Amino acid sequence: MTTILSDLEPQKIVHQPKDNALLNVLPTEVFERLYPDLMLVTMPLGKVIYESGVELEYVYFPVPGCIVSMLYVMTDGASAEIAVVGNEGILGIALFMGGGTTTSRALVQSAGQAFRLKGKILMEEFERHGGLQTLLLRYTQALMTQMSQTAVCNRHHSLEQQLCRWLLLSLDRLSTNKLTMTQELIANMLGVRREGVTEAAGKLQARGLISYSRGRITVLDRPGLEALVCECYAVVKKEYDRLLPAKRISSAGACVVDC
Amino acid sequence: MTTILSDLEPQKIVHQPKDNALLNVLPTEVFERLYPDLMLVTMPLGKVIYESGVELEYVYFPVPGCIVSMLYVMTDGASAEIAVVGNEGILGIALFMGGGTTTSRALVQSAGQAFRLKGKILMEEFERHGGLQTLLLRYTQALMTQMSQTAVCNRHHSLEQQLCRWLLLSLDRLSTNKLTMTQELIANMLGVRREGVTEAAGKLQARGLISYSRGRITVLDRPGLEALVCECYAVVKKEYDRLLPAKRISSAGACVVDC
DNA sequence: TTCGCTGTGTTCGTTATCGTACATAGTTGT
DNA sequence: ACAACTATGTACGATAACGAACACAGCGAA
Repeated sequence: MTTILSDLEPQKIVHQPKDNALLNVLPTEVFERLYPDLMLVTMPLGKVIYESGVELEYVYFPVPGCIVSMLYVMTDGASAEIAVVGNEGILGIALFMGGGTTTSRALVQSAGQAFRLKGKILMEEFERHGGLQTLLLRYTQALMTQMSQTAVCNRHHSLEQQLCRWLLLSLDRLSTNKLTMTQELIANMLGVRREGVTEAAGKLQARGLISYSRGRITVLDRPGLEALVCECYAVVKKEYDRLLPAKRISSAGACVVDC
Repeated sequence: MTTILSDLEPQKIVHQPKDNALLNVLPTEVFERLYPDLMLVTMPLGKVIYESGVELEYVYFPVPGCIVSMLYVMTDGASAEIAVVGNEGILGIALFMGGGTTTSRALVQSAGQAFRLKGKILMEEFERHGGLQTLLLRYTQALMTQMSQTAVCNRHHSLEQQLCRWLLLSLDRLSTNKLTMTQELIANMLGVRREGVTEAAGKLQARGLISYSRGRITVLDRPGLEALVCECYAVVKKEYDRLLPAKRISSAGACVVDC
């Protein structure tokens, strides 16, 4: 396995596959089959991992610090984030779901690293219908919950609450409390104006919940954010915890039925 | 197989399993295994098919005319539609995805009928890893596209455009151009005020695209609606067509890889 | 040091939608 | 025919977010 360190990664930590939650809970036997084909790659900020309608060649298992947004870009150029994927998940579910492509773009929102795997290798393992399949389908259901709740949140909640949700979702996928992220970028993700983000972020800063300057956001008071955020955050978080237990899950297919 | 006719169904058509698009494209061999356990049931308007967090016992394959909304209900009672399921799909994907429950409620939005199947029977077939699994996973991906696009639409498009999208999605799942649906109900689905729907529907009626009175909506000019609707409708429709071809798909697992 | 770029702050008029309140018109049951 | 109810219509101020324009501030490069 080749290890490539990113210039953008300040701490120069050499990540292990187990840093990705899905790889971590795979049955040992499955993990060992995939291990030789896992390759650590850098994920620079702004890189398009896959584009709407383009066939996927690889899947990616991000490690903490790397966050990838799935966003839909409209014909007029406006965009909206559908879901976010970090070290709790995998990029490229369209592969095993059967479509091969999605209508959304995957864009690196926070630079970091990910373990890359050839789609073909993943599919071979998926088709053994063991622990990997069970796990990936459960992950996909969690992702669907995130998408649903994004729709609900877009409909009903204020920009300020959505920003809180977005910050908390990001924080959960990082190893620090500092985000490297301009307001412009956040606005693109949330599908709102940059000025709107400035105003909402200003309010959060005034309350002492965050501090930021020129693309560097530090979360100072996470409980404070959690007090302000809408229920959408907790709904999604709870569903991830339910569907993807931190401990290893059974590789028996029967688990699908009785869980 | 027992046939129960709904009092609400005006035409008294006896539906066949093949009226559901998924059942229709199953490999013959698979279909014949499921056939004895399919039961036609009525789906009255307003019935809750499954509730957030409650374990599913059955899955349902609606036939044309029956439409079920998946909606999220917030703690304050406000709601928003996540996706809609008709004769193109199946209700109860949480069963085979492994979660067993979802965070949304499934509510009959247009009365009709559906073929009901015990979850256990579906799972036995799913775990044969043949045509049914391939098909259901592809359907799930299409459903995810619908959810995503709902999020995008909620973010960026006007109520009038969303109403057009909603009408077209409904129309696609009906066998007529008449919907039985009050503006109040539509408002709950779209997560907006009833007055807003009145206004938007009034505009559509003024343009001669629809006519309505007291819960009966007739679409007079479908191309007119399609000219007015945002891109979200077409994106979803195209993805359903791509993922779920009308003709029977291969039962070979390999299809998952090369499609 | 100075320039120029990028990121943030601010303002102002506009618009869509909201919340509330109430009016009117079909429809149903007696 | 009448009452009661349900569905739709309308109006009005409030509000959140928009679009556009511009000011300013930090920071790196020449």
